[in-house]
Amino acid sequence: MLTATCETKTRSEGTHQVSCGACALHRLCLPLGIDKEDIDRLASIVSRRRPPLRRGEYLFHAGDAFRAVYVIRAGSVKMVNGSRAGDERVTGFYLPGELIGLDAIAAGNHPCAARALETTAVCEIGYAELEALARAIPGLQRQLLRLMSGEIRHERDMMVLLGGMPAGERLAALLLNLSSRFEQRGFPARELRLSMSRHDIASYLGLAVETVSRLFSRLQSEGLISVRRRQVIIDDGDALARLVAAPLSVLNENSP
Amino acid sequence: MLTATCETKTRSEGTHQVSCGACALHRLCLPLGIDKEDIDRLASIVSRRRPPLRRGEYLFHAGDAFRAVYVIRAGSVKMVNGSRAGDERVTGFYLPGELIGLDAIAAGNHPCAARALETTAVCEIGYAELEALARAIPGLQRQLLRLMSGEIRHERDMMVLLGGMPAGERLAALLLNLSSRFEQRGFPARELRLSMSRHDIASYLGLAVETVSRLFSRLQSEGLISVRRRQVIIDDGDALARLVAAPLSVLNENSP
DNA sequence: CGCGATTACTGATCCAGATCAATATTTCGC
DNA sequence: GCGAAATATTGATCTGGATCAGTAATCGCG
Repeated sequence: MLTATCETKTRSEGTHQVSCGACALHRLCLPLGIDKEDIDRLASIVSRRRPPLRRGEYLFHAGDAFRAVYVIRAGSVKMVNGSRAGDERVTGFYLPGELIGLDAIAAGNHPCAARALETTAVCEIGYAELEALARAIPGLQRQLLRLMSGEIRHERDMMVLLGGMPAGERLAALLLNLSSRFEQRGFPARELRLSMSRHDIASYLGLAVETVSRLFSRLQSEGLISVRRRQVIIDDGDALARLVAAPLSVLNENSP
Repeated sequence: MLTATCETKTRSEGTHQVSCGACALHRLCLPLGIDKEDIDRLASIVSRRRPPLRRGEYLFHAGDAFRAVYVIRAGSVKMVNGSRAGDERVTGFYLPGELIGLDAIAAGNHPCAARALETTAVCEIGYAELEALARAIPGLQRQLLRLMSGEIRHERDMMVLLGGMPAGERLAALLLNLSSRFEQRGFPARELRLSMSRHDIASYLGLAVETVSRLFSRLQSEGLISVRRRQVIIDDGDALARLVAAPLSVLNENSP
């Protein structure tokens, strides 16, 4: 599942470096908005991590010193917050082309662990080198800032979702979000093969596993989706979207 | 309340520009880690917005085109998500020295409005100029990335708080967070003068106003804090902190 | 300084979703 | 291919916090 698409054949001169320009994901990733020759400079600081992670393996642990950021090349990972087990909380799911580790810049260590949801390959980019190169390549700096800004915006949307929306809308929002991200990556938008368990989804949405199960059943019985285990087909995306655009009743301005 | 601290006397050559180097907030703000002469270059792209905002006024509205970022110089603002009234949700409170607007880079417009909680002065920094200068001044680029990374980390912590922690811990976490930020700014750590209403707090924490009121009362009756309207005194910070460090009972690993 | 409008507190009820419990279904190790 | 563990679904209760309702303190403005 989610086995992508970015196994480029082109390699630059025999090292384990890849040409980012030839990568199928370059439109989603750091190279966006950078011209040919500069992409090669970027590629020179990117290294494929040799063995792909297997399901359940950690890319890094919470608390690990921050050295590099990673781009998912194939597969998917979850970010897990909560130093000691038990209070483990999933804070995000990441798909091919997405950059992780940026939240570690400020403190110098990773606040969350990254754990593979399936067989997953990543590109590793030393942060010191990336920062230096961003200074030299304006387009890279811009794209880096854009990606971080997008991450802030996304986290904020999640805050609003978790802080105020009922359970059904949370799940609908997740499904729509995954759907559009799948589509960007060339996967069918309405046929999702989820790589995460109900448990992960529940943790991410701040719900109990049972509630998530019930919601899948309810959305199915209402004809919005068809569910078979981790295979989800979106039958009525508009209805899902209407669910999310929560029509709150009264409009009461609260002064300053 | 919160009338800060950064009314510098030094002005550079008669314009409305300020010397960031002389600003009391420079240790919290963009100039951190930049040397003297470069700080002047930064100051040259910073403009004080002439009239301070009065309580309730907007610095920018949701949807406004993104042109500049802002640093709170004195006072405080709330970020408000939710295009049309009624579903208004507070997503953050910002104090002197804090930078807002970075969430607008990706989309090119502001996802949230910024509204003054009291009389508030800001510095305005054109983003195009900031981006260009960040390329020229490595320390500025680094600090900008650090600030954004910190914002991501903070939003993520809020996600975890809103997604899983009970009401009491949410309020405790907010009080402790405000306390430490007040302290960084030279205000007493255990005597908070809140500039936001109960309504704002409730919205931010994803709770009902009544619940917030009750929690203030409860925490007071338990001897952790003393409350008189918006004046909060932290009597037992350790106990508050113990509340937040939610001791979840069982530790059940969930595989991948 | 007095009266209406916010803003804050408190009590009574109700409900969405957690928790407890039991049963399928799938996956994986051997 | 079989049995055990992990994962998913469904049902029955229980509860934290929302909602409804009413009062009190404070603010703002004539």
